[in-house]
Amino acid sequence: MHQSIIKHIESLIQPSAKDLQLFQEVLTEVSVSKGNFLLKPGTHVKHEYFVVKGCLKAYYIDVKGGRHIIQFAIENWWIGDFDAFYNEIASNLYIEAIEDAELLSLNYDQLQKIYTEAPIFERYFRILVTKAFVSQRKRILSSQEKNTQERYIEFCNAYPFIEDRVPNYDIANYLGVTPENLSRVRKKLKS
Amino acid sequence: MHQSIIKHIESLIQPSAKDLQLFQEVLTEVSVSKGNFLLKPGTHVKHEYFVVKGCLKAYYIDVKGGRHIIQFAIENWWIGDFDAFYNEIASNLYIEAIEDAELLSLNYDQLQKIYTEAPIFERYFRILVTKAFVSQRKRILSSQEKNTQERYIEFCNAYPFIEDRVPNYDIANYLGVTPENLSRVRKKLKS
DNA sequence: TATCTTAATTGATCTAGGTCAATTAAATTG
DNA sequence: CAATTTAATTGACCTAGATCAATTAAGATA
Repeated sequence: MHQSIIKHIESLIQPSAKDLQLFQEVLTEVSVSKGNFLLKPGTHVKHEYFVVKGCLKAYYIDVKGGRHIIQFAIENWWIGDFDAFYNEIASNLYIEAIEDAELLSLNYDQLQKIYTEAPIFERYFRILVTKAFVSQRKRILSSQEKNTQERYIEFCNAYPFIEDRVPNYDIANYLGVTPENLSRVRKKLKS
Repeated sequence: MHQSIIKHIESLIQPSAKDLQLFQEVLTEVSVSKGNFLLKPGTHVKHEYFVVKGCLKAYYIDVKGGRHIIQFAIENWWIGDFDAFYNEIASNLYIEAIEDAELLSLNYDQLQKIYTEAPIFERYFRILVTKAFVSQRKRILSSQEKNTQERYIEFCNAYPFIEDRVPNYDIANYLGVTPENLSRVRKKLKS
């Protein structure tokens, strides 16, 4: 049924057929078309989403009105708001489709049920979060030790698949620089 | 025996007496005195450490020779190198005691055994990593949306207990600014 | 395919924070 | 407790990247 997520799960843990069955039963199919939102701040709907097809971005607006992209996601990535999800609080994120997207959604209560009935999924999500944690740390260090040009090159190498599915101003935002500055960097790289 | 870690565990999960017993059996007591190292790059010793007493910092040296503090830790915090730990690779971190410290160490193989015999600890570490993930994200966003002064105030509010146990140049380093700049910010705040 | 809208580029400034160098103040240590 | 080492402060500059303002290019829409 959901071949891509099964493959993803099996790449990290060894679930039994029954485990997989249970997990699949709680997944719901969701579609969002380009420019539309999967999540907006204030909603108490607490889901995590697995991307079957398409491209999305998660961002939030700070008190000064600045927009900050936290994550991009394409096929076989999870996207959501960990903070809101695990602490059962209202989200403060926007999740917007950059391309028409098909997703599988998993809600908090269903996941708790899964943890009880198929505890191996506790491991699956621990591994996922650990990976996310490590890559997020790389992002912090990168912004401390590298200039814009180095960070842009690093981004393109790390996410070549994302780089040409996402507008430049979103990449600039993700890197924490202005679109003008990124444009100059790209020009210099081309010459 | 290790009252502080039991309290910490019980604040996040509900283990049985037997679970706790198993967990305690694999812990080892370690001491490091001020200025000495718990971990240095290249070592394959893969441990995570729980701080019973003292204050430590984890940092690494980048290719350009720059030092970057990743984490401070005081009583009842875990410190270590998640990346090396979970991926069973050599660490690239230094963990140095800022004050004489007493710790409990947990090694990778022992933890795998615990996960099998007392699977509730899978949840304990998932929750720990999730919390670390969320606070790390705050650090990224903070550095994008706030200037040095705002970040320093935020740091002092978030970690008042750490603020006066750690030298200023370490706080500056953690915030990703120069000690000179932090000094000026502190002067302005006093006036 | 012409029109409108949104994104990318380019130029001319401006500024937060960095760098370098000197001075003062705390810690350590013999 | 004097001598030495290490940390914090201050001053005088200097750059990477921000901001503001056009201009050009590329999609979207009708």
